[in-house]
Amino acid sequence: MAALTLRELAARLDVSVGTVSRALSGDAAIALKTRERVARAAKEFGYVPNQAARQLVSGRSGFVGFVMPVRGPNFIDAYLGEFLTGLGEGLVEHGMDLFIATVPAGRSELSVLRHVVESGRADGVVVPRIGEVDERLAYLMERDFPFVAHGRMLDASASFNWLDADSEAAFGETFDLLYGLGHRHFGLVSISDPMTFRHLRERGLREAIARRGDPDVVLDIASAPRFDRGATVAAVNSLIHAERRPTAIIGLFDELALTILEESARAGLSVPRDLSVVGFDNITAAAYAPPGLTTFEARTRDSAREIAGMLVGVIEKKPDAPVTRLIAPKLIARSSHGPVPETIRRI
Amino acid sequence: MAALTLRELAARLDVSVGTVSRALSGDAAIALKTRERVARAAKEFGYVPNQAARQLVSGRSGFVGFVMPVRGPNFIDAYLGEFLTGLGEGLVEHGMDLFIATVPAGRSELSVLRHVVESGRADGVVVPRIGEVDERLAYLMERDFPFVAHGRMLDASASFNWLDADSEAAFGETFDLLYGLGHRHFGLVSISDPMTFRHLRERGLREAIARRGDPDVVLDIASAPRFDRGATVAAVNSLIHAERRPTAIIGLFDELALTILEESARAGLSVPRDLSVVGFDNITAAAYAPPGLTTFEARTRDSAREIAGMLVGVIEKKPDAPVTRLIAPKLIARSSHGPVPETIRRI
DNA sequence: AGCGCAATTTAAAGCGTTTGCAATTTCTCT
DNA sequence: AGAGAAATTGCAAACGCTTTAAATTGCGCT
Repeated sequence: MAALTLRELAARLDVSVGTVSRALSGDAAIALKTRERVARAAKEFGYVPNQAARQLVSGRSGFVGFVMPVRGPNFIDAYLGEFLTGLGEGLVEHGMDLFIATVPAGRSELSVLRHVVESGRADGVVVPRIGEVDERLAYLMERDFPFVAHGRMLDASASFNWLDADSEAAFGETFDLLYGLGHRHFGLVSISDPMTFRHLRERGLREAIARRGDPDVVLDIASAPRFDRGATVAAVNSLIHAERRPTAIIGLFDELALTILEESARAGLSVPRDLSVVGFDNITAAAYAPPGLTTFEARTRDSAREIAGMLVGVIEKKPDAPVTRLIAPKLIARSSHGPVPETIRRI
Repeated sequence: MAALTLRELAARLDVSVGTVSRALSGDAAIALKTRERVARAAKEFGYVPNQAARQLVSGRSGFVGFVMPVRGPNFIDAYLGEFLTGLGEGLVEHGMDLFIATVPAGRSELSVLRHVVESGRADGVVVPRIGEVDERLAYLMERDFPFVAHGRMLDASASFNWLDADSEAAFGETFDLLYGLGHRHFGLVSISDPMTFRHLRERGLREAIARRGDPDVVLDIASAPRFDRGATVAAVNSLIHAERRPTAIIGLFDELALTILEESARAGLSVPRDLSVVGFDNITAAAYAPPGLTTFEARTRDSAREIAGMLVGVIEKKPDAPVTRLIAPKLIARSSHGPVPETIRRI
């Protein structure tokens, strides 16, 4: 811990502490010659300012906070790695670092968030996965603490900074794509949790259907609690084994779509000959699961990088109008979708 | 930012700052009655200590540092999400948080690590993915800064704290499994980078072969730079299209094994009928890639949680003997391995 | 009532920076 | 050369907390 302090560095240079501090911050009040001399010495002796001290006086920590929920023991969160990578990437461009607080078992995410904010260890926070109404956002807004949300609340009038994938548009695009291939009977495997993206995606689908104005179009929705594998499988099978099976089933996100693929295979259905399947997110497994899942790239990593930039802006400038951004997902057309089956078409 | 300070809280209670500080830390020198009164007030007014100030005097930050390398734009790091989840999980049990510093383009991982350490923002660091000789570890050891490595260096005599998967044993197990199924001609798709795990896994395989003492056993190795997709595909194909093709090809890790599966399919080979394939890591896609990749679960998340505990121990007790731990990977037998092909057996 | 000792509490010194203001040095100009 | 201004640099006060050492209080006893 023999970290070099400013005082020591100043002693070696035979100038005052204040001068060194100013010199290092590039203050023009310090003669250029001195600044250079100080900079050289700092580099030579490997001086790194103590952040705690700096933070104490400046009130800024240089950290952006992120509260990480603990998932079930076997749950692998593909989103997390990608999101954090992007976040780190974006933050480092602005000289900031990332601070991750994990939610211990039995404590609420909000209480941890509150601690992060209140302890002064973060200058702003990123809030992922927004619920339809979200107490975390309510708290942050009331506290007037800088944050950017990845996702929106249901109440579109709530005014805060967010970035979100335009999944509404993507689901409309999915419908149009499949409709163009002759599909009229659609299935959707959804979740029963109150997440805004569920709402938006379902709406995107419904509105695209309405826009088309074709009375023959049918949409069956089966939902299950988000992380409940058994219920998800049951929901998928309720569609697959329905008396009249949809010719195209859409997964609200890839994990669901992959389950559709698995259960279809188990039921002896060939995708896309008998059934078209489309997902959303483009997780790694989507490329490997036969026959290759058609899905949308949500660009999580890019989004996170962008969020980092937005947040830094919010922290520094405190704009009064909220900053918001919609990211257009990109269709990744693989082989799980195709024309409506002949047999059906003939009916 | 109207965060309540200790001074203000003390004023309200009409006691001195020192008393409140002691009371909150549960110092027995403070009368129980006072301690309770202070605790109640702290809770009531929502007092949260300023960590920067606390850190400045205590010298401890409550953070464990992690340096995150930036990967290529499309590289999804399955390891990262899992590792960070486990790390966070383990740290929160000890009341510590995680601090992630990203390596900006053009800067070395070491320089960022040095910054993390020197700036006093971390009480210890976790170092993943150890190279055969690793300058990061050299620096930390010289600096005598608390750390735990996930992985080992080649030089087994280097003495530091580490946790690693016993992939050497796992690769021996793979050999025994396949040998038992009649395979004699093995292929290994490896990397050309100087990572210790490469060395260990190759050695595990070689030693298992030697242990068996069967002169008929042949091992062909094809290597490519780690993140070079094109070279990897070429390496895989050099084995698949060899004059005498191995009957079992092992991937140094799952991404490589999945490439073996893909290229085999492209070459019209049926796995496991014509070729057995085994990987290592059990990434998500391994379960989805047909016919289901046989692999080993490296238990990254558990490992990370354990590492967190080890590191906290090191930070608090500064043991003089290094703490080390080997985690036994667990075979996940799926459908990509099977008995040696009949045609071959007849030769 | 007064003394000694234990039980509490307080005062004050940092921890390593930043920064407003004062002090000093160096110029510029007459 | 000397005055005044401009350019530099130094001093010292925070920032909010922990902790050592000293001060105060309260109690049991004689």
